[in-house]
Amino acid sequence: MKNGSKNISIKDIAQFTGVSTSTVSRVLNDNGRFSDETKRRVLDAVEKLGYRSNVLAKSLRTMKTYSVGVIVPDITNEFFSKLVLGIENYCYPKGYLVYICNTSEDREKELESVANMEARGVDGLIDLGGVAGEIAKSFARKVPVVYIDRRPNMTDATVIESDNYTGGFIATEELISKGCSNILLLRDHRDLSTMNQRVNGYFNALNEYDLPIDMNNIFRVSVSKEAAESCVKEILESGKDFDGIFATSDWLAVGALKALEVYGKKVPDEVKIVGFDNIQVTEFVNPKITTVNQDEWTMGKTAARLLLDSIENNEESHQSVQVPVELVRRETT
Amino acid sequence: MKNGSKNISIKDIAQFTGVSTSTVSRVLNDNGRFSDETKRRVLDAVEKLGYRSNVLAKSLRTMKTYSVGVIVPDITNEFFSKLVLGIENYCYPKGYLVYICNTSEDREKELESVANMEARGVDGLIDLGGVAGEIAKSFARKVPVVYIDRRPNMTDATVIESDNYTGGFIATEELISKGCSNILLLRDHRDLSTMNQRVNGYFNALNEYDLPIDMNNIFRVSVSKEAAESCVKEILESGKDFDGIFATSDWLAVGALKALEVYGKKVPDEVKIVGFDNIQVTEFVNPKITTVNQDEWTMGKTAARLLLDSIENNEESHQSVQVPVELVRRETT
DNA sequence: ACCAGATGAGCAATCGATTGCTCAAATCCC
DNA sequence: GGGATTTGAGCAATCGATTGCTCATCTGGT
Repeated sequence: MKNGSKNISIKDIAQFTGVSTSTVSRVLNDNGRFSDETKRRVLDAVEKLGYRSNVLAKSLRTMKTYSVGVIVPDITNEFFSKLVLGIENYCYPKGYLVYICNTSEDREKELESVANMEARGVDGLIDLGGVAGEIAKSFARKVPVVYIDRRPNMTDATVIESDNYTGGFIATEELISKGCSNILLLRDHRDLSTMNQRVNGYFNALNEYDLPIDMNNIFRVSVSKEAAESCVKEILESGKDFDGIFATSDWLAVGALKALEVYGKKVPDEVKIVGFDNIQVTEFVNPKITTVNQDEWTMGKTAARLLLDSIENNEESHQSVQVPVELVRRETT
Repeated sequence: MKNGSKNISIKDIAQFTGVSTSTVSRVLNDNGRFSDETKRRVLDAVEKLGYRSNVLAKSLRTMKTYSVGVIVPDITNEFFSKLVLGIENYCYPKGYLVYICNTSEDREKELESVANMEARGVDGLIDLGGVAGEIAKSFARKVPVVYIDRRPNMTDATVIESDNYTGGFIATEELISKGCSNILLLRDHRDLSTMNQRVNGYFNALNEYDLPIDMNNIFRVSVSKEAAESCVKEILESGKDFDGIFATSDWLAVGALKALEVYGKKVPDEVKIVGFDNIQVTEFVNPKITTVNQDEWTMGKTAARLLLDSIENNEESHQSVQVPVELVRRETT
């Protein structure tokens, strides 16, 4: 607040209009009794003096800040940035502003950020891909929380996630329908709820189509194309037989594709691949990757909607919403 | 604020300790005089009662919120999300939290967001790629503003931008050094400062290497690979002769590449291309695109540093910082 | 003309923390 | 020992808005 000129407060409006601050406040909030004449004069003064309500003062009094905090592991990850967009797009028109904390998957910072935002009086929190959703446990939290993407290990939480199970199912089904009978699965090495759900879909699809389930077909790697590439290279060198790969994340698919290319395996002729996420590069690699699209924008919007509902109705619903996914057929199947 | 249990305030600490709120406040801020004994007892009480300062109240009194607002056209654009990361990474450790408003290039929302954030008492604002930097003009703004990427049309502003001139120069130089003598330039149709600077670099490189400048070699399109693709197709159909393209944005390069592929022009043998931005897909198209890397993270950090300096020293410096760029050689040159 | 109820508006407390000012007690200096 | 200075701590105003309560005036019904 530079610009020496003191801000205009309701006191100024009151003085200018010749009424009390209470009346000004009541007119401004259309709450309480006042004559049309008074109203007009107050609003005139507001206009004339260029009054803008001091949100801080209002918040202090009402204990409501019209702001929500978003904890995001990595804002530069397009998955998360689309979620953030969805959240912001829902919150802004409703008068809520969005705080961002980027935690870089750092548990310390995650918890600290939550404390920080709570101290600032956010009305609610949205946790994207929280490492373990420990937020609720470690803190005597005072505000509603909605989790996106990763289910915290607790029962009573509001969670928005993709329909990962169906995603895993249709991905596998696509491979099967294109003739694959020996399908490898590449997954994150961590035991994330999302991954587990996708893997379940994979199992059930195999089952449904009378294909054997072989735990040796499941490979856990860290999520990076390099890890996937070297993993698939090893598999190729081992002489293991396979004709399809379900990569539970597109980066894994990209790495797998690279390995296959290096070893001269034709995609999709000899090996077919389905990824997950529908990240941008899937459309630019050659061949373009068939994948399962997640509707992050809708997920973000939904999370925000549930959070604001919970804030405004002051109730804890603890729903669990699954946002539909969609198979995007491209050139690897 | 659900959870009926009233929050602990300094008043509670005061009561518990048997001192006044003033003393508590002074101990907490290590500001003023008090005995070691008092200090110990106050801190004990703070610990025991689990007191957390109410940031709202503090802000109301001190007129400082330790928050900054960021206006971003499109958070899902990797260029912007990296800037945001840089900003957050600098602000967080300094105790500042970051508000995000996504404007979708909508001027209305841009101005409204600024007003909104100012009303919430942000200590400063960072405007990313502001459509025209009208913020300063239209509002009697009260807080310092730093612009990133696009120079507002006013002289006294703090601006962080890439060294676009040098970028344009080295991009063109790369093409020339690889034997091109007839270099097309694809640029955004709008008159953005960034584009103009890159074009100037292009001109000067041509000049430096004694190549003619031909205004007919400059093509203005809207920034999308589709627009670039159809533009380059038209050029190819017209029979125009050229052996190099400097695309002032990678998406334009991607589109150009596509058009050349469709028309059977070999890249880099017959035509060489250099893009700008170093977006992710440049590494995944075939051939991989040579481009000019912008260091968004540094730009974001720098912007945040300048903003916080300006906030804390309560001075307006109005610097203009150019962040170095770097040529990334890949397969299109 | 009188009383009940409706209407318009102000007083003052409150949200939680900060800070200028005051004042008593402790310490110091000569 | 007496005046000057330092030290420790509290009072009360303030930041800007909200809101329960009070009160005077007005309206209407009989």
